[in-house]
Amino acid sequence: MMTLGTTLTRRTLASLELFRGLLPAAQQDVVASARAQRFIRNARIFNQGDSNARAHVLLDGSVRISQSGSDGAQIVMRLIAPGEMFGTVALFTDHRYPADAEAMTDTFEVSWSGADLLKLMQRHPQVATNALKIVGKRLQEAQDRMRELSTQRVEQRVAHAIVRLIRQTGRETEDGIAIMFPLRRKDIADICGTTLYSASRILTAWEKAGWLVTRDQRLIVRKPSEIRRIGEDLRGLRRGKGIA
Amino acid sequence: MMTLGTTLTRRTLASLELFRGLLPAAQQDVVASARAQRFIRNARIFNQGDSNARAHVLLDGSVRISQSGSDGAQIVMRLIAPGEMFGTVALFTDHRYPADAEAMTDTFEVSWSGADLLKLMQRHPQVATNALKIVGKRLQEAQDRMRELSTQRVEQRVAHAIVRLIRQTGRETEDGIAIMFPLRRKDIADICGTTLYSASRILTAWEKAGWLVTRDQRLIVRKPSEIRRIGEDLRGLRRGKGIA
DNA sequence: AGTGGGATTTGCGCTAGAGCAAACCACTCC
DNA sequence: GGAGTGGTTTGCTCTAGCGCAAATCCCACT
Repeated sequence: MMTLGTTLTRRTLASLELFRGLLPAAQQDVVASARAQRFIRNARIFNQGDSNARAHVLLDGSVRISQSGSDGAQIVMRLIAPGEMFGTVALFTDHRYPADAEAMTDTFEVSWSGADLLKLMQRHPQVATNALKIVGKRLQEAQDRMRELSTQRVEQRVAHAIVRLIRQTGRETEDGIAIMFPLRRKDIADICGTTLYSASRILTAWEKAGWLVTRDQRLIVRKPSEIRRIGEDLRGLRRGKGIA
Repeated sequence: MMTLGTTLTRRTLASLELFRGLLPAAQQDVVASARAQRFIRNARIFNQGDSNARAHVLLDGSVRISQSGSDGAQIVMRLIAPGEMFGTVALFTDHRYPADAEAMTDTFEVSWSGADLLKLMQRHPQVATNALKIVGKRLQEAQDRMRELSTQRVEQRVAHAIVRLIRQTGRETEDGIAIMFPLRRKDIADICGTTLYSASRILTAWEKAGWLVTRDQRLIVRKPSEIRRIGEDLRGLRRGKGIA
């Protein structure tokens, strides 16, 4: 536990999606009940099945939310960028986290207990509607991914995943749009429901085509338009090549 | 438009997941801003992309929520049973429905405008937390299905879909648990992200094994335990048959 | 420079399951 | 009865992509 005064000011608070549009008094209220924590790279923030779920907001770093089945098969539900909330779904059901959260880099987060967040929402309805907006958006995204998983082929799914990551954290640099998460091939695979091998094959093909590069575990997209095209098109680079 | 007095009493209202736990005054408030509507079988309640989304609650019948891509590939996001809310996700984003809603049988529903629901939530925070609970549960379910889609094979997914439908609307009868939605093979296929052909093959195999029957488009499960086993097991009836 | 461990690439064989075509079945409407 | 319609079953072919194994690369550490 550390003092929040210096790190979570009311000003930074207002920039978090969950607490947007709050009056100063409410902001004070929110800060008062928060708890801050640091995690180093690769540390678990919480585990699938843990009870007493809290509401988390990431202030710095990046977090991977993943589920893994009994057979070891893993799937990445979502990557969390600074400012986003995570782990909140459980608060309204059985208070057990439905997934693992792991720090992909050194991270800094704040969290609220379920009871505190509930009280906050009762006192400040704006927090509740913010939360609804966020969860609703995530549900839509999940549904989009479900549709992709059941109708599209691997290549298109990888393309869509990249487009989505760009939208989430894309940053313009001199040689392309950089995705700020450190991504291993396995991460990509687990995001779009395929294997390490397929993901590797596809990404190296795209690297050879000059559409992107991986530098220091970051993906840098040089030809976003090509990637986007693959996502929409029926056939991609590896096969066909001509629309026929 | 019809009068609600006779159909949507404050009493039935309290049984709807969205309006659980409200005080009488609040209930009055809710009923006042509702609009009721009937739809016949196969009619569209709303279409993907329609704006001015409303919040819907189904009172009677069953509704299929589905998305279809430009290529015609369709996927069923969810089937709605009486008492459940639907179409609400859009209310907190761009007010456009992200999916189609179609009446699978003759239906009767009530709905609220986005603005009205927002006002209700401001006045009665309970409505907002109810909504969060519901959307949260749906998100969890969507995530489960995503994991299934990316890690499990078709047979297991079909089994899980049936288990889920039983949980949602299963009704004990003398010769098994009946699922109350009228389900064509295509529906099953679109629910678990496979083709009509595969779904048909699997279901007839199970029928031949005596695990279930289809009568009048309703699925009646006679051996739920077997179905559940398939969902967990690695190999099913059609292949192997021995655990080896 | 040497060594060990994680990540990545790539060749290859194999199968789950998509997808087409054709038959079949149950109903309804002339 | 016959034709039409919508759903279902089933045989057959073909391929996307899984999954193993082996090679390679890239570090960090000694």
